[in-house]
Amino acid sequence: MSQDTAIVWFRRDLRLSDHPALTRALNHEAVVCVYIDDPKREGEWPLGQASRWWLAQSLATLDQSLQARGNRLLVYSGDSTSVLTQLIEAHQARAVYWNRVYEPSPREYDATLKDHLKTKYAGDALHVESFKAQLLKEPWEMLKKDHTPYLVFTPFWRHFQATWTAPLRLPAPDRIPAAPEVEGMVPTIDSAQLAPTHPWTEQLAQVWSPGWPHAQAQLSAFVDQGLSQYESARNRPDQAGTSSLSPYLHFGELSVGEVIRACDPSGEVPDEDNAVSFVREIVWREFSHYLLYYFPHIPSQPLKPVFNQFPWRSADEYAQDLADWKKGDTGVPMVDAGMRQLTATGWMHNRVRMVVASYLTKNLLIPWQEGARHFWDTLVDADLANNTQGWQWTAGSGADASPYFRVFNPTLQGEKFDPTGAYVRRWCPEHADRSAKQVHQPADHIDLKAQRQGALAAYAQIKKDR
DNA sequence: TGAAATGTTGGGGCG
DNA sequence: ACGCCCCAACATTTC
Repeated sequence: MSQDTAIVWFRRDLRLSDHPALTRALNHEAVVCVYIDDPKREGEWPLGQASRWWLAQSLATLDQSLQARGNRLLVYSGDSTSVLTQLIEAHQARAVYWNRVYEPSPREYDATLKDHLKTKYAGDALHVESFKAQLLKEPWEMLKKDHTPYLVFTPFWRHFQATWTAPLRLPAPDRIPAAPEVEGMVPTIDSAQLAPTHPWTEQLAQVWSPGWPHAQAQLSAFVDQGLSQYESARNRPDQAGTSSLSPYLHFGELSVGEVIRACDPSGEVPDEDNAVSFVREIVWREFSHYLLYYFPHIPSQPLKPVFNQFPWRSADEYAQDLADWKKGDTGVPMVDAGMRQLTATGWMHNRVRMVVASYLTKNLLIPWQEGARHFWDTLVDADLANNTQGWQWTAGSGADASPYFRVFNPTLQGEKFDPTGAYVRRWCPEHADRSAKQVHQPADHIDLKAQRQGALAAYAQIKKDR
């Protein structure tokens, strides 16, 4: 008689704690753990270079953790449906479990796959079930009284505060019984083969330690050392005031439930100011995923249709400015520092993300989609929902977006949030000798005032069309 | 999770 | 002593 085997399909939940699909699978006699590299499932948004580097490291770490528990991670490359079907057949599996994702393309794929499996293995032959693990609240649990989705953050946040309590954290299992190896189902690739070939990703290893155990360590370090000053330090790119959890959250090396619970072990929404301020940021992440769920076109199209009429410059016209922006060679210190931090580390402080995004879209009049695509390829925390939300917010085209006339002045932003100039000097050696008073002044050929007037004039055009 | 323009107030210099 | 002006400093409005 064959063993009662369950398959756990890992996707963006590369952890062993607080993992509903894995926990459910442990009710079976044996567990097959699988990851499938399948760019087609990602549609228009296959992983960028930095994400790919992170993923390769993280999968290798997950495999080690599984091996320490008597199991292993099988990594395949190819069509998800056919890999899973072959595994089901080979193991005569009784169940397939996975944790849900909310991006349009994989979500559509998963729905089709689920139907396909339920049809193919009708009756009780195969149990297929997906779980909530990526978000604190399902999008369909967070509707207004009229049953339409929220478009403004503050009411969404109030609803969240009023209705959320943390479920208990699911512990990481000590042992995960393996199924016997099956002929002909050899993993097609080693996780290392997922790593990108771009040489610049090599330096990422000097800054980041991907993987579930490091995620746990980073969370503890932040809660112990960073959280109590979060509110005052979080806007300071010259200090280590942020949590640095975003890449771990993207790949699910941490569950967001674990994060919020670590801030307040009672499981309630915290009431201490710094913790509230941090949890609010976590709920912004929630809101971003929520918006993408209800408005799947927003990675490429503005949420507010009037922005389709916006008079962006043409690609020919802005090509050089875009290249300079990517390189961190605009002549605006705060912008250049941010873009170079991005290239060097695969990450940029959020305050600076807003500054460089405002500069690209408003001062340079380059479409926000160009910036979003570049971030997608270079950020280790590249996340379709968060990235889309961030860019549309800055451009003024998104939900609850910054009003169109809100043009950041990179000099003033620098003086406010990098008062000594330490951040600029760190990333821009050419400014090393400039005083705190001078360090944020742009190069002579840049006229911030005129650029601002240009942005206001451009926005005025679509305002009159409304 | 803005910046700049414009308005108001109040202290000090000075005739 | 008083009114006038100047201009920071702060508040409000506008983009």
